This record gives sequence, structure tokens and C-alpha cells, in this order.
Amino acid sequence: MQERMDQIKKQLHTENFKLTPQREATLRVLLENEEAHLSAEEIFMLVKQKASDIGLATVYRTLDLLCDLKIIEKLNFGDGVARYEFRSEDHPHHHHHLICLKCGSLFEIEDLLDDLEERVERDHKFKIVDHRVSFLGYCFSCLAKEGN
Amino acid sequence: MQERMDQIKKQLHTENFKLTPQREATLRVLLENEEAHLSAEEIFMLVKQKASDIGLATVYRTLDLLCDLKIIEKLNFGDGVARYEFRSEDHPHHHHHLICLKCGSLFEIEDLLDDLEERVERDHKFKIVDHRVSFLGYCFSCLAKEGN
DNA sequence: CTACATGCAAATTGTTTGCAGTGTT
DNA sequence: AACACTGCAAACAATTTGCATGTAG
Repeated sequence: MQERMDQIKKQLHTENFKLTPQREATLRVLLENEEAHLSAEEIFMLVKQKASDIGLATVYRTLDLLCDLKIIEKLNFGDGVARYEFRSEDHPHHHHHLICLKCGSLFEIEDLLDDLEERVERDHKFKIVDHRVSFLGYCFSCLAKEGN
Repeated sequence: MQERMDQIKKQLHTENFKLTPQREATLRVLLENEEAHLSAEEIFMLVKQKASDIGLATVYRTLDLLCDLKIIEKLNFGDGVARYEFRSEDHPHHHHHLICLKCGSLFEIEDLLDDLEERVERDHKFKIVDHRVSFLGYCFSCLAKEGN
């Protein structure tokens, strides 16, 4: 985790961005909650809890910057807030989300679309560079509760 | 097209909703642009162009109503506006979108996920009721232009 | 030092809501 | 007459921006 942090610091440096305490704190929160799909507001509050003072606008600006640098990715689950996800190398960016319509929990599953993409590219003469996939439904524990 | 219109009118009636000129005009715009994935604002302007007076809030309320009635579907392409799509019977609601990152054009392709969904349900104990899929990339004509 | 970054508050954007007035049944 | 429906404007929530000040390099 620290190595990842250092690597990003170096990347910021190389591209002539300053490494401010706010940026570092934001990155740290992101790294410590890699699985959480935090929103800007949530990141903002987590950074503030760590005593680090920061403004919401700065969080947004930092997240934009990290998106530009391809360090994180902006996600949209249709709930009205943008969420952000780390692009770690073991986790390149192709995986899918299962969203429970009952309890709102979110699961990640492996990518299943590779061969499908090939077919789409061939059939529709369309060069695919990314995809966004969410499955909506009911998770195991909600099914168990409801018997539904 | 008129038959579809009449059918919807009847449905509204059956469910005790009034068929106001505003609702009719909104529906007509939706029907006349079935392929367009219009936003609320776009629908609003198209209705006004047809001389029919309407308020933006009414458009939103009508779209909400039509969503509740499963006549249309609210879509999210991550561009910050909700878009709406007709649910015609030949077009039930499971299909995917190809979004060109260059020119922004949008293509629809057939559903390809049925067997994949079965696998996900089995492997993850998750009851899928819907999915949202978009492929991002470059369309044929942009590829041709750029040579990219 | 000096350009880039920040904080704050005001501005924007998309959407929702309250309410008084209107129109269908 | 009752009640759903409308328009308008105000309210909202998420995000962006302008600007005076602060600070990393």
C-alpha cells in the first residue's frame, strides 16, 4: 500500500503537479477504502475526520486530477452521486458490479465480457475501449430474509 | 404508431390517469423520436416547438408517470442527464448501447447477456432482475476518418 | 518567489416540490 | 363540485467556478 502511494507521488511529480497535504490525505483515504466506492462527499468527510482540513471543492478538484491521470475512475451507479474507484494493477478496470435493489449493497465480480466484446466489435464494426456493466437484482441475504 | 398511441391512452385511462394535452404532446414527441434517447430538457423544447405550451416540471412529472407505468425507461449514460427510451414490445428493454467517444453517436445492439446472467446468478447467489450495459469506443465512421 | 493550489462562497445544472389556480369528469 | 393536473417559482442536491490568500517547489 505504501509502495502504491509512493508510486503515485512520483507520478504526480513527473507530471508537474504539487504534492499537497490535501492531495495526500485524499489519496490515503482512497487507498484505505479501496473496496468502498466512495462518493466525493464521503471522501470529504473521511479526510476531515483524519484531522486534515480540506474543502469540498478541493476534493472534487483532486478527484478530477486523479481521473485525468488514470489513477482512479469515476463511476456512475445511477444513484445521483459519482463514485470513485481505484485503478490498481491487479484490478485493471474491467470488472462488473452487482447492485442489490433492496439493501443497496454492491458486489464486484470478475469480467465476463471479453469474448462478447470481440463478437460485438466484429458484428458492429465498433472498436470497444471500455464497457460499463451493472447487474441489478437482489443479493443473497435479502433473498434469504424476504423468502422472495 | 397511432395504434401504439391509442393503446397507451387506454392504459392511462384504465389506471385512472387523465389524458391531458401536455401528456399527449409529450407522448407524441417520444413516439416520433423513438430512437433518439431524449433528455427531459430536449423533450420539453420539442413539445414547446409544436406550439403546445408546457412547463418543464410537467415534463418531468409526465416522464415519471410513464416510467411508473413501464411505458418508458429512464436511462443513464453518465453524461449528467437522464434520458428516456420507449419500451415498445419489439424492444422489450434488454438491449445494449454502443457509445462513440469521438462523435457521441449511440447505437443499439441486441441483448447478449442472457446466458451470462444465468452464470452470474449461479456463481454469486444473486437474483438478477435487470442489467445496464454500455460499450464505449469508436464507431465505424470515426475510425474511418481518423484511421486510428 | 511565483505559479499552482486551496478555501470559501457564489454560481450552475439537473431535478423536485409547494402551492395557488385550472380544467375534466 | 371534487380532484387530478398544471405552471411557476422556490427549493434542492451535486458539482463547478471566481477570486483572494496560502504554500510547495
